[in-house]
Amino acid sequence: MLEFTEGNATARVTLFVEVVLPLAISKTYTYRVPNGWNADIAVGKRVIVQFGKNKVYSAIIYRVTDRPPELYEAKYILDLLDDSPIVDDVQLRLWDWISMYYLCALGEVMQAALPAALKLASETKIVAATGSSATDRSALNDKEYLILDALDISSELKVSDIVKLLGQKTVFPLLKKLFDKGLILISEEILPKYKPKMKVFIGLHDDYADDLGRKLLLDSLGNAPKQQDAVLAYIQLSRQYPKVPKADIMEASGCSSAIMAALVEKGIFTVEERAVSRLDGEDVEIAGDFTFNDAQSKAFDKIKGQFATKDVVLLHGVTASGKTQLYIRLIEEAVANGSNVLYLLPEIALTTQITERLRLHFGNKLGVYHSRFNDNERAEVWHKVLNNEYSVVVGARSAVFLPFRALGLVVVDEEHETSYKQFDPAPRYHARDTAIYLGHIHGAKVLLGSATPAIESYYNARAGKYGLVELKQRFGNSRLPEIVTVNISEESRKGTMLSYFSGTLLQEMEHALDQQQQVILFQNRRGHTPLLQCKTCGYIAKCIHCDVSLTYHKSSRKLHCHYCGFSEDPIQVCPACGSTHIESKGFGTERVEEELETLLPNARIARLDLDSTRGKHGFDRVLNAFDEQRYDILVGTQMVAKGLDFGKVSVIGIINADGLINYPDFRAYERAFSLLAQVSGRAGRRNSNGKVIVQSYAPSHRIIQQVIENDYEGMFMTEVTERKHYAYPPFFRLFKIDVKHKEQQAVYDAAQRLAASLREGLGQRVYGPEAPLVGRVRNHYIYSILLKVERAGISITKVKELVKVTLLYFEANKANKGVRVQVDVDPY
DNA sequence: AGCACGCCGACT
DNA sequence: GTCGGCGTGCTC
Repeated sequence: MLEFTEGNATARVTLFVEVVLPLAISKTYTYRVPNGWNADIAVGKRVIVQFGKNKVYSAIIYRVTDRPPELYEAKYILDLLDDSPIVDDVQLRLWDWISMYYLCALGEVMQAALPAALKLASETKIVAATGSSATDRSALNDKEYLILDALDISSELKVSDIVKLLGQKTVFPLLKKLFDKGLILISEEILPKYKPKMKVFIGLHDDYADDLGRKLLLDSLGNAPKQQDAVLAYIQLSRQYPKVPKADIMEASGCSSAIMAALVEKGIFTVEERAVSRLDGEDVEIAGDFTFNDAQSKAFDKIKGQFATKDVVLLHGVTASGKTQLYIRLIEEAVANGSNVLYLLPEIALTTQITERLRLHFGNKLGVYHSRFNDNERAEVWHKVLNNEYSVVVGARSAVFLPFRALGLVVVDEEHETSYKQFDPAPRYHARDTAIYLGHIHGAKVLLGSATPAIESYYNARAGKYGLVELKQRFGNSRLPEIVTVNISEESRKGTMLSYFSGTLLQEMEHALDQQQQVILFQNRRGHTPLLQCKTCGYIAKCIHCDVSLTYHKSSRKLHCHYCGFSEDPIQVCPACGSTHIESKGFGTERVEEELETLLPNARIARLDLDSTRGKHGFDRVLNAFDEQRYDILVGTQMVAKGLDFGKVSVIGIINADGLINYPDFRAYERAFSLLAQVSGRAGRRNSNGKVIVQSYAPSHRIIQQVIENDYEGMFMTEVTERKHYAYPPFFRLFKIDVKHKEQQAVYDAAQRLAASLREGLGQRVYGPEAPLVGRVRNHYIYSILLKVERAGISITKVKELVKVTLLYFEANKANKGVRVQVDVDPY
């Protein structure tokens, strides 16, 4: 370790800092510390640095050294923003891990980790140089004149303002010319965005502290009734709060701010401005007790037992078994031991309910953090976590980045939820896996909880990597809705099927509608017809890129590829044999909707799938309309499970469960099953007479029936794994690589070589590549290269190393000139 | 991520 | 002949 204390010999050393810039650059950059700043420099503090020609960023100090860089002259740090570090060593280790594991730049992790308010906004400002006179301007062209004219009116302009002013994009050369001529100054202004919310509190002067003093005071204000009212309001309110907000007094007494000011002037009221929380419900009483039932007590002891030897425990507890109470007890214990606790939830919508419940137990020691909060609020939570003011933090995905001081426990609720994975901007991290690593560096225990564990977690638990605790007994009287299985084959024989609906389902739906109740129908396919086949020669309309069948969409009257987005006009004539006998096979949500319209003409039907929810708030709009009962029936894909609880739903129909259990992708199957559990769990919780109707064909019908009879949650997966009902190797890892290139052939070559290289390291367990076209930007084609790797026995670290090595090889080999590869490795 | 430099085609 | 598009490379 280096010593940088002032006063001894080392104080004279010139320090250099490596910083992380909030950009997608893989390197760190080294800057020079100005003289005399050494004592204030520390890892995790923010500095302002110039990067490139005229850009200024706030960066995080990543490392401190006294070795000057050899190959270049380091620029100076422009400013130091923090008195104490805003991220600690543990976090930087987490950032390192994320950038390694998810193959992204450290700066991208920083972008995701820090709330925007802590990242500072840099805005280039243009001001007129002093002393530039009118005579200087005669030699200028129109544009230059325009800029200076505008600067006369408003003292400073942003670069973006000048872009608007001139109506052209490239203003930098122009500004540079003006700058060189000494007519303008380009200044970089850093504006800290985070401002704590201030509130004015009123106190009473010490002279009036006791009852006598107050009486005298009130008497003395006899000829100022309004002021008297204000003082009375203060006395009243001060019984409730130690400090009384000014606004509350004004509201209670109906006084204006002039009257308040008069009282302050007289020295009766004292004023104090304090930073207050922007978050509500800070002062809630800690209450709400409960006792465990037998099953819960056992599970609780078992979890603690498992934690003795394992860092991660999977709690597999059926719906309504009281998992939350187990979490609360565990959290209480951890807090009692002086630890921080992180409680992760997959969705913001769920935080409110759980927060209410946890607030009863932890009061204002509970923090909430998610992306719907604005910057100020997020920065505030960040600072409070940093100052260790919260014992427990409830949050969505991004909460794993908070600067915990002494993390002792992480609870990942609904750990199977796919929304824990961030997809679009890098870092493409999975919050559950990141939380496990976070727990690891903190030496904290991690509890994963779910009624329907993710396949990989379940596998890890059964393989002994995680502990496994099961909680099968339901809590109290809560029960699941009645589940009715319908054998479609049988009903077909009897002739009671009407279109895709069994007599049983139709009856239940009609009954529900009669009672002003609602219905949800689940169909795991979007579009109208998923397969068009020539009856004469067997030709199937397929995507020209992806080799998957094209789905007919009624709404667009086109055939669509659900894989890459390709679309074309529907075929009327078979391109292979010229026959006009084109057969429609299968059905999607659009078709279900269409059939319903004829079967139940009076019902109001809404559709919830990727197509009906296009647009900004499409999803919420459909769900809200359904919740407000503007529709009777909701037909949808797995999206329907993402909705909130609907009080009026009494019937849930799974139109065809075969599609779920025979699905060739194990994860899709698992997801669909979990959906069944969730949807029915919801119906049961809110509507005790709810019914779930599961339709399926004869062979799978028996399995479905059996599983449901055996308390279906989570069991299905075990059943299938053990019975080898499933024809494919069960575990896969998936690689998705975006490649930009003008020439399509080079992309295939790149994919082939990547696959070949992986195969070299992993044997024949690499399948692919498939390289469907996923989009086009100008003359760039963007492909997604998919490689499936059989999961068993391969460590993800090894796979990633290989991918990295291969990519380096690409970069080094200029035969691939122009191929840009972006990698997203999924840790499944 | 920006931004500059440099190379090509299409215009006053 | 110059303007401006895009490909490429660099930023401490």
